[in-house]
Parts: sequence; C-alpha cells; structure tokens
Amino acid sequence: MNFFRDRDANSNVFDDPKNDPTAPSPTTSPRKKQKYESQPPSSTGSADDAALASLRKRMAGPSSAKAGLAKDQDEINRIIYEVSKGSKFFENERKKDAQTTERINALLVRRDQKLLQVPRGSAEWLAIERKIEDMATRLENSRDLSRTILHTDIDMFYAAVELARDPSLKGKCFGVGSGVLVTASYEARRGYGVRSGMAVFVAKALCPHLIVVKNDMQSYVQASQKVMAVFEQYDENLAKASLDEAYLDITDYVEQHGGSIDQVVQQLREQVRSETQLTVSVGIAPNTMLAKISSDRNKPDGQFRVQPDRKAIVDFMRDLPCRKIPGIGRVNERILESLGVSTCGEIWNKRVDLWLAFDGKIEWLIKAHLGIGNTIVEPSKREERKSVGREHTFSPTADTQALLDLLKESAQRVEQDLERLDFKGKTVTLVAKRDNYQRFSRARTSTRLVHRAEELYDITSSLLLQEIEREGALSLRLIGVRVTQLVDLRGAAAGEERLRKLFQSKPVAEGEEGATAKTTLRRTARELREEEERQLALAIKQSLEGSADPFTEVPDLSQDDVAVRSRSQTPIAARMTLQSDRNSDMPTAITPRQDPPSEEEGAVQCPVCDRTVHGSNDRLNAHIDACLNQSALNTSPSDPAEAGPSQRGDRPDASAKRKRGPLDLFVRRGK
DNA sequence: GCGGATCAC
DNA sequence: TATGGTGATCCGC
Repeated sequence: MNFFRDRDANSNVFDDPKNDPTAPSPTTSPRKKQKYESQPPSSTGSADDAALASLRKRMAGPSSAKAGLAKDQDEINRIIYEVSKGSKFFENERKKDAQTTERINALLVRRDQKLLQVPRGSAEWLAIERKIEDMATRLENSRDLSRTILHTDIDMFYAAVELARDPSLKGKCFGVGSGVLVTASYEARRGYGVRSGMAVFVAKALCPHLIVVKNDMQSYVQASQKVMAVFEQYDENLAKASLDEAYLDITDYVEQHGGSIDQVVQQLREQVRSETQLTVSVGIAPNTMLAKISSDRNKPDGQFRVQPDRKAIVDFMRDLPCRKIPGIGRVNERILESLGVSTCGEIWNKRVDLWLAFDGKIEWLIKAHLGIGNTIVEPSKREERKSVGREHTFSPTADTQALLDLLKESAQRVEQDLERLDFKGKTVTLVAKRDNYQRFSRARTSTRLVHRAEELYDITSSLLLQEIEREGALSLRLIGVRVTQLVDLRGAAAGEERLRKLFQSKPVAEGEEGATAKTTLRRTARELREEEERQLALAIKQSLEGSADPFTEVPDLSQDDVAVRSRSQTPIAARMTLQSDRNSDMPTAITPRQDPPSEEEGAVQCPVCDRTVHGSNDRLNAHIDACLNQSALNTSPSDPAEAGPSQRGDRPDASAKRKRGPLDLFVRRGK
C-alpha cells in the first residue's frame, strides 16, 4: 500500500511543526532550516516520539477515520509500520514527502514575501479582493442548477462480485488482488484494518488467515455490463468513469416518467439490486462534482441529494474538507493546510493569501468553494485520446540485455494497442523506475508517424542506452513505452475524408437526392461501428487471455475497491461480454481486423486515401503524413448529426460540447 | 518540446 | 522477500 495516500490523516512525521495551520503564521520563513535531511527523526528526542506516532497514523491509510473500523487502530498502525519500515518503497515515499514539505516551505516564503509588498488592508490588498469578487460573481452567473446529475458507485465492487461467485466467502476475511489488494471484505477491514491498496504481505501480517482471491477481470466486466445496462435505461448518454462508477443526467428521464427525483433514484437502485444482486450508492446534485462527493455520503447502499439551490450548495461546501474535491489529492491537501485552509469554506476566508501563494491562479479553488462544477454528462470519445502506453514492473535488474528485452515486449504491446485503436504518434517516451522507486522518462519526437514495435523499440532502446552511458549501470524495477502526439487514423480527419471518398465513388441514384445517399451513409456508418465493436471485443479478449505472460492485464487500484477501469476509455468491457454471452465460441465470433499490406512489400495501400503507394518506408510514411495533413485541413466543424430525442442540446453550453460523429459532415450536406 | 509531479481510478 | 498500470494535466524550463 501507499502509506502516504491517506485521505484522512492530517499530520505527518516530516511536517514541520510550524506548518501547523493552527499555529500562528509567521511573516518570515525560517522553515528552510527544518528540512527533513537536516533533522532525521532518529536524531531527535521527544519530537521523535511524536513523529513516530504521526507516521504510524499516516500509514493507517484512507479508511482510518471512517466509522466502524478496527477498534485498535494504533496497534494496526504499529504492525504496518514494523513490516514496512526500511523498505525501499517506504524510503522513497518518505523522500517524496520531504520534498512536498520543501515545496510548501518555498510556497510560504513566496507568500510571505508578497505579503510584505501587499500588506493586509492596503490598497493593493483591496484590489486583489476586488478581483476575486469579480471572479466569484462571474462564476456565480454561470451557475447552472437545471440539471439533475447522478454519480453512481457500486459498493465494494470487486468483493461483491467475488462473493457472488463464491458464497462460501460470506462472513470471512478476504481480499482481492495479487501483490496488492484491490479490495477487502468488510470483515477484514473492520476486524483487522486490511484495506484496498495494501500490499498482500502487509495485509497478511495484520490478518494471518486472510483469504486472498485472485482478481478475475472477466467477472467484473460482466457484472459491470449488467449494471450499466440498467443505468442506460435512465440515461443512454451516460459517462462511464470506470467499471463501477458512472455519471448520469436524469433530467429528461424524470421529466418524461414523472415521480420525484429521489423516487427515481430509489427505483434505479432497486432495479440494480434485483437484476444484479449488487448495491449502488448514488449522489444526486446539479453538477458532477457535487454528485461525486455526494455518492460517498450514504455509502453503502444509500443515496444523498444536494438540492439545486445556491444556499444549500454553499452550506454543503462550507465544512467539506478540501480533500474531498476531485483533483485535490494529498499534496494539494497539505499545501492548502499549510495556508490555513482545510475546508472549502475556509477558501474564502483565505482568498487573498491563496491568491498571493498561487499567483492569482485560484479559480479552481473559488469554484470548489462555490460548489460550481461540470453540468454536462457525455461519454468520453475515443478520438480524444492523448496517449497510448504500456509499462511493466519486474524484480529489479541492471542487466542491460534483460532491460532491452523487457522494453521490446512493451514496444510490441504498444504496437498492438496502436494498431487496434487506429492511432499513430509522433512522440515516443521511455518510462522507467529505478530500484529505489524513483521514476523518470526520456522522450524523442519524430518527424514521422510511428506505430511499429520496431520503431518504438529503436527509439526507446537508444534512449535507454544513452541513459546508461550517461550515468552508468541502471538498476530498474519498471520499464515501459508511451506514445503521444497521436494522429487518429479513424476519427474526424481521416475517417471523414475516407468516407467522403467512398461516398463520392458511389454516386447517388438519379433523381433521388438525399434519400439514397443517406441510407448509403447510414449503412456505411453502421458497418464502421460494427467493425469498431469487433475491434473492441478483440481487445478485451486479448487482455483477458493474457494471464500467463508477464504483461497480464492488471486492474486498477485505488482508494477504495473501485478503480476498475477498462484500459481503454471506451466502454469496451460491456460490449465484449455481450459478444461472449451470445457466442460460446468467441474466437470465431470475433473477427480480427484484416492486416493491412505490409509496409515492407514496397507497395502498400494508404490507410487514408486508399491509393496504392510505391517506394521506401520513408516515402510511404511521408505520403501518409501528407494525406493526413490534407484531410485534417479539409475537415471543418459541423453541426450535430441527428438531433436526438434529448433536449440537452438546447442548452447553450451543452451544444457547444455536443458529440460530433464522423458522419456529421455528410448528414449536413444531405439536408 | 521535455521531464517531473500530481491526480484519478 | 515483498508495494500496480494507464492516462491526463499542469508547471517550469
């Protein structure tokens, strides 16, 4: 587990006591002398005791402050500390934490310096206050309370699924995961302090009879699919945040079906329960941020609503710890704390201090204070992807050849992913982690579009060798490859262009105008979607099959048992189970994409314009680049395709972000 | 454009 | 004995 990922702990052994928000704030900053390196805990006296206690508390993890957990938290913390101390992982966490302390010190120095120039109550001070007022007014004017948005969160997702698979686990202490626990049963949590994110060996130290169940992605995917199918009845345009979390906009549903909002949500939860045996916790609010926070409020198996009323929202925010705001993690929590801000309400009191410390960039904080958030729910779009990468952890090695081999495996994985997703990229990054857990990356941007494993390996291996040359042997525990500056071979630019050419090559039947054209297009679109489905299914299948090799798909871990996101942003998981449910012989049901002609053959078909291109690899690449640039230039923004039944498009900000499919261009023409 | 850091899940 | 993987974003340079 990560000892420092503690949502609730608010102190740390390496904190400078002077950072205590309750302590009087000095106007000068002697803190620099207090850095960890100059004051290791072991060299101090009573401060050491306090430090130890504080560290143990911190290590307690995210759930330590929650009700109903282990009674003897101190003892649990002591055990965790005993089995963890001295490890490289732990030392690295300690180092990072000391670094955060340094950063905070620097921030406070800056604030104090500015405070000398801008004394409290001075004209400048008042001017800053005025600017913040204006900012708040502007934000307030943009507040939209008209939508009813849900954040749904399946309770104890992994554990619940495992329990359904193996009822004999009921009432026992068990955890799910391998190496690191994804989740733990209530019994293990409550009785022994076992938590998600905890290393298995630590969990076993706490609970020797803990049953550890290996995670089974396919079950979670199937379970998720069933739950999401229910959600889709309430909002077909829902945004799946992970296998067990989703955002829904039920404004239209409630309008069309009647009933109170709370009743509708009750009904939704009941439907999930009866159809899947799983329970969900739901947050109801006028924006996604408030909904997300709310879903945590009556967990498990509950719902909580923030009324769409300004005062109700501000009241809700006032005592809310900043850490609850999505985007404020443990570092930002500490930073805010050092400035005397622990709750969202305090943001306003300290607004000028925050302005000075953050150089005026505090709009996100003011929004948090006001409870203003995103009011648009829409599925994430494939073509908005920014990077594709693979990385893998292994037992540390400094053997260059071994590292290169591992790198090659990552490169091959990335090639597969790029192929499947129809992307190429310009920037290739080597990512690595030293055996002391320190991460680093080295990148190179190519003038060409790269996607093949060989190219990826060539670039990253040269970066690695360069690094080894520079600083001698590198003992690594993780290595990987990431590609950015992606170019979509299927999406808006290439896809539309491709379709347009296809369409033009099959002229509309005489006299029939749009009708034939549209049906042709619709069919083409459907075929494309089906092809996409097959690709996605294939992807899932591959990821599920690979449990024997070292690159086995590993589910996400997180604070709670959540974090079970399918690797792709697209909801591939659900679709896959659909396929596998219908066809027991999956391999034949899922048709792999035809391999494009090899680029080595000297004559290949350009994936963009479909013309055959002869020549060297470089020349082919150049052609494809040119083609893509061309189609990108030709692509113009267009209106939403078919106006759906939903009226959300009538909202100004919604229409701006309205989903636009690759066919928009043509549909508009057909009108 | 690059590298580190932070965050979510 | 032993602490993950994928992707996004921001900042400073």
